[in-house]
Amino acid sequence: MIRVLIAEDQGMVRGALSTLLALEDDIDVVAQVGRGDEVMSAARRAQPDVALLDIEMPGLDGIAAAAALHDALPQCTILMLTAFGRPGYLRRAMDAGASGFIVKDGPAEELAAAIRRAVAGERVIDPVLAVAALTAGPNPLTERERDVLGAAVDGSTIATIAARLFLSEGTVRNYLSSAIQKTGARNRIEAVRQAQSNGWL
Amino acid sequence: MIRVLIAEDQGMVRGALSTLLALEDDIDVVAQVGRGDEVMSAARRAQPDVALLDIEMPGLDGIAAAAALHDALPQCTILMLTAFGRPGYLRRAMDAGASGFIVKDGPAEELAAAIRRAVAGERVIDPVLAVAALTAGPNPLTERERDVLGAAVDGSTIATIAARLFLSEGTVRNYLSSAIQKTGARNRIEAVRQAQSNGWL
DNA sequence: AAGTTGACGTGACGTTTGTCATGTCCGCGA
DNA sequence: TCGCGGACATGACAAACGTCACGTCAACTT
Repeated sequence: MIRVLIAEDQGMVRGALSTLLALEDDIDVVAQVGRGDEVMSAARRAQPDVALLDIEMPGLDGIAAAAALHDALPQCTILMLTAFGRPGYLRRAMDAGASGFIVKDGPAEELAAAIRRAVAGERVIDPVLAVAALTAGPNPLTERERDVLGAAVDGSTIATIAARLFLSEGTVRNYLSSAIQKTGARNRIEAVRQAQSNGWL
Repeated sequence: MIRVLIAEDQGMVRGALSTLLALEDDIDVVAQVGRGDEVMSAARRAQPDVALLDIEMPGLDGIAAAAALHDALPQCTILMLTAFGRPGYLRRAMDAGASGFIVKDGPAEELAAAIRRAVAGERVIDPVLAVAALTAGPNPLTERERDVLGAAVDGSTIATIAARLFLSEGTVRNYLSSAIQKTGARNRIEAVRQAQSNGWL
């Protein structure tokens, strides 16, 4: 019996996935959570063999939850299941200790199969996503550029960003400018969209 | 037996929802599609009693699909099931002929119940969303303001937008400005985010 | 020891935005 | 027929933005 924990914020999807998995003879859904910051306590209680983690979650994102989980319960296999196959997500998830990365776009039957392959020690990665991650290359943005870009997503003005990050306006302008250059964008808005769709954040 | 059509682009979610519904004794999933523009032909073939439509779909969005469906098969009850409860979506969905509007955040058991209530002739709307739609009020943007804002979502410059819409740059600036005013935003980026999160687009 | 790289900063420059006043044209209800 | 509101336009102006040249400093190579 494979003991599975499901972390997914949309209740209807979470419930549907868990009944789907519960129909499998060799799979037992032992825990369900709807927030990233509930993963750890639930995992400690339920002792799952596999943790199925969504990335977009309130509280704590799935990648951070994966890192914490891998640290505290290394014997627990981690499988990321997410809506968007951002190349950057894949790399960060693997760095966080995930054994697999599958996207919600695929057929439903693939889910149980992926879980079985993951517990068997295999690394299961969507092939389309794998080549995308390789062709896109690593994250070109420095930490500060990510900080500044991340603070610009909500449409804040440079002065606001500078105040929030305790930087001078000139420095913020420079980081924004170099981020725009690196992403090949023509302004901050395009740069933010590029960075988000690649999973650099 | 309630005959149900499911339209949802993420294959894993679609499959999970359909097995979830297939477990109900009185529900029969007679069609599944992953694109908005496949809804019509599938509905004509399967003759469902209820169409469960996601809004975010490739090809044709769920609201447009609902309108077409309501026009061609008026006896088919339409239920919107979507990730984001934008107040504007709700209004447009009801205008398009939907009988219900539920969000994926809710518990999974609610889905079958909503379908039964919808076929019984009831209008089923998430109560939280209903008050949100009422407090938010109707879409304050004029058609042109929506056009211009919609052309600005990808970070295009004013000159680009003007060229795309065959307007002068000054006009585009004016519409953008009034849209910013109406949304209470401080620049176009905030205005776009406001408009999107309200479902005005 | 010299060179490179990245974090951080300044000042200046031209361009793009957002706002405002003002105007024309058209359609529609009183 | 008058007035009103919406679409569309222009010109002007201040603020914000994106770029560039230039600089310091610490860390890490070679």
